[in-house]
Amino acid sequence: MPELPEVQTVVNDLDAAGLTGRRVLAADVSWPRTVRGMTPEEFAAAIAGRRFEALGRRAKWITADLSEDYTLLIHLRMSGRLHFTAPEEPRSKHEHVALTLDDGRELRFHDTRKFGRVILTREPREILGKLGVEPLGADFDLKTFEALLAGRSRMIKALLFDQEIVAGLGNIYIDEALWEAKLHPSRRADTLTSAELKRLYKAIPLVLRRGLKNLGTTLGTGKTTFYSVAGRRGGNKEDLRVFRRTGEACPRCGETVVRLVLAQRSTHVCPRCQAAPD
DNA sequence: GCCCTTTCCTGGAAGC
DNA sequence: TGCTTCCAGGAAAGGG
Repeated sequence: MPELPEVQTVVNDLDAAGLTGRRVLAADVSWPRTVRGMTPEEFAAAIAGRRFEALGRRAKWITADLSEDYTLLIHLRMSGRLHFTAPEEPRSKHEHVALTLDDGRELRFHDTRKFGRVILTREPREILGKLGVEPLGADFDLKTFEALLAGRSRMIKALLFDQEIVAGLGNIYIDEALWEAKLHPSRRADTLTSAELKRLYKAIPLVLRRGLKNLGTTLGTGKTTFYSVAGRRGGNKEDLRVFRRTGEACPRCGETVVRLVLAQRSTHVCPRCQAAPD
């Protein structure tokens, strides 16, 4: 499941592969819902001739500034992947968008579960403008973080999922950050003490930077796990403390890690380090 | 306004 | 072993 570290890894890899500066000659869309907001024909007509000018990331969106004020926004959601191929390479049934580039390669969007989105727009702020603070950005300070959570009665795990509050977190890094901060995920945000908020504020960038350094988290070997460009696996799985470690010993205290379901998501906690609320 | 549920999809695990 | 059922997951839409 690509979250902030995985998406940033893909952006870095696309850049290293020389996507910036390339021009799109043609596009083919085989699953229309992927290019939300346009028909496949409109998408192909609008992107043809556009040049990739800059690559970036906002929350879990890959952002590509194109020529003539277009922006290409790519969200990998659960299972999206990007890779370069030769045009004659047969198209897999999960490759829903193919961009023919002016250097003889194709950039293909592969998405087993079809939740991903490839959006071409001249108004990226309609999508990116409502996103919350970047947890690795300069704007993420303790006062901002406290203000974002102040007066919220929802459980902290559900709030951290909300992309309009802190942008880029998902199930893996939320569980890891809450473990680092020794907070139970079902704690209501407005019950956190200032010391607890400070621990969480420090834990979020810590686990994201660790994930980024390891080039993301790849779980298992299936068609739905994370792979970066050129099929490279991320190495962060070995560095996870509790996520998908049900039944194993907590690396801090030795208690057995348990799995529960909160906010409709599997959740992993150390019952000793992360005391449940009453 | 806030919060919870449902929907979108398919592969793969679990159950029989 | 082989078939069927169910679950995972992010975000947006819908409902209370």
